[in-house]
Amino acid sequence: MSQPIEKGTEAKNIPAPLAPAELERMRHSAAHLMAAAVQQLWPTARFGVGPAVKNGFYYDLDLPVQLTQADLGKIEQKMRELKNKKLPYERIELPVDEAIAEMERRGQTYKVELLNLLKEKGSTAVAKETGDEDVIGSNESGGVAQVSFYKTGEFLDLCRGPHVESSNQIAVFKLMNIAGAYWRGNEKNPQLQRLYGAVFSTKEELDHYLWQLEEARKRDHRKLGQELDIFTFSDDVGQGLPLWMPNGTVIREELEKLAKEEERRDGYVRVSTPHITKDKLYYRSGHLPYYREDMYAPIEIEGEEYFLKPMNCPHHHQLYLARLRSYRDLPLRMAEYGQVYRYEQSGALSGLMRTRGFNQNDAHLYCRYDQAKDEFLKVMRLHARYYDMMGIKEYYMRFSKPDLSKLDKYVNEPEKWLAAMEIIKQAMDESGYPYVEAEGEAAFYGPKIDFMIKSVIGTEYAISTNQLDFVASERFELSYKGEDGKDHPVYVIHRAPLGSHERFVAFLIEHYAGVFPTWLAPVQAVIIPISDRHKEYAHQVYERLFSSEVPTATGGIRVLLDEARESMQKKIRNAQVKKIPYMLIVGDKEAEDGVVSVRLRSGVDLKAMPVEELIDRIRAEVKTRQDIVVS
RNA sequence: GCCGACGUAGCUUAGUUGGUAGAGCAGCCGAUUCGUAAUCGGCAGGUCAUCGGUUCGAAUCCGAUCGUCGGCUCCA
Repeated sequence: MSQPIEKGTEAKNIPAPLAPAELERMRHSAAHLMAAAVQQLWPTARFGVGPAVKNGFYYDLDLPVQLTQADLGKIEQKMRELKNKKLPYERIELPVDEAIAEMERRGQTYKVELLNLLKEKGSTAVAKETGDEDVIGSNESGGVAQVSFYKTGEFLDLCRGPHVESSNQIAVFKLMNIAGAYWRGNEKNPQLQRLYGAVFSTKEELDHYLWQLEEARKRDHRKLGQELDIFTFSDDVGQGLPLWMPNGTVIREELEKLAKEEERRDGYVRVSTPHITKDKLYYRSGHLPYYREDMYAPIEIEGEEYFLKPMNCPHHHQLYLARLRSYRDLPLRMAEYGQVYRYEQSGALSGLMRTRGFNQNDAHLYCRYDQAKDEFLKVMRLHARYYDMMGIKEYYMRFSKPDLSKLDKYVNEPEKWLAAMEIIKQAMDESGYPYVEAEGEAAFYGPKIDFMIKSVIGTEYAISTNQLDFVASERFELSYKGEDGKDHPVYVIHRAPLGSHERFVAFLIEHYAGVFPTWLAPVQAVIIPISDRHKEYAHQVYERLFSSEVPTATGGIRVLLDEARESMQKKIRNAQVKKIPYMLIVGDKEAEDGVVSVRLRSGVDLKAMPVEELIDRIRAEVKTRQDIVVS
């Protein structure tokens, strides 16, 4: 049975879960070491917070200068100097008022602010704030009287600790990058310079981490997406609005075919809805007041306002309402790969990972209350089927709960929240999949789970979201006639296991490093005639492959014939660069024997093979969506 | 949206302290007809993101706009 493994965490800043406590202590101490170095270089520096994070630490700084890459080297050098002095990390406890006076004397206004919070509230935590490690433990609701500091050389920092004893215990570090960050995570506050550093206990680990970063760069879907002609953007079309090239469109179609097959098996029906809708619908759904700023401005037609749809749910609800529903109709599962538009902040956009227009693997399940747990569980199992198929070995669920003290942000119905959360919890426990819990992350209308998945190089992504919605049934009067002849409300489950095409394809590109399994490969086979005299035979081979019965989304094997006047070696190279699964060499020997010589992109030579055998092989890979592994 | 960096042919990029652009790959043409990751030669392609300013002169300096990237914030 699974247990929550972490609470209230944000994916990006999770302290490395497997790191021993000493490593985290070392990272935190490295943050102080860096701050000490910065203080020596810029004595007027003011300090924000500087916690340990995954792979290292950061420190938020208010400096008189804008740091450049060159400054990182300078700071790093100073850090080494200080490290080698074997500075002790000295713990000092002070009454809070004395602490405030001391920090005021040093001009550390941010620390003073934190101390005042500690004095008044006993905590510096702000809602959803992460990485604030300078909190002194206090379970009382009131303020704290005593706070602790750590002194490293001349640098004195408000800090709970713990720390290493001496600076030379900080093993290997490297300053990574500079970024902007708002003080206390609030965009109304001043922006500080955040310096990230990596810290590991051995050089090998640091090197491995740097290698991982390098590998991630190589796999970046924006780079591969361009090299493999999967998608593009156009300034003239607009920010965040991807254009899918033919290769990318193939991948979308294969994913959509997969979704249709799996959803059919799970009893879904398919629907289609329009891209624009009157404002009225979104007032009714309750989205407009919450999300108006995140929607494209309305189009006015004949005195009415039409919005580009930011989600499909209200439309599906209209379909639900189009006729009277009986308990016999439930669960009703409506699926649609729905195109939606959201006006995301420009700075949030990132390749296909974050776009303003995207196509969701959406569905809404309408069910009786007593069916909700099983339906939710079934959705979880569907996720797992997809992940197994794609070789995604590591995944867990993030259970997003509301912050019930903030009912302006969430629908104010505490009992319903609790009931819905209980259903999800039961389903999670029954599923056996691991999960974490996150407070204050729920949708405004209900709790949700996100599946967090890890690509083969360990990059973590939140791809899909599943929500249990108890609000829609009231807002839209979604009900059914029960056996008792009375109307009953339904639960609505929102789910999108494959997320959006945009984000999922971005994930797959990085996960596979562009080496797509045969069923997803935009081009599955290329025929390479050795010289002009083999073209006729090559055409025969092409015809047989092209017209073979293979159940791809595009209606047959995706095969090309490379007739360019290039050397065979060059054509092989071109196919390798494009990561095409099968290279079929045809020359004199093949033409004579009526076979093809098969080279895999792995470099493996399968030698000569009858064309029919090759077709059977590709058919098997497409049908099972698993590549046949050759060692 | 905010802070910072960046923006040279389809792609990757060179271009000293300002003196109106060079290359590789891709493309096209020609020769080569090749046995498992690049045959050779030629041609063409850039209003240096856009607009404005400073200057005798701007890819180089300044400003605005658009876009990209690293973060922050956000993510129904």
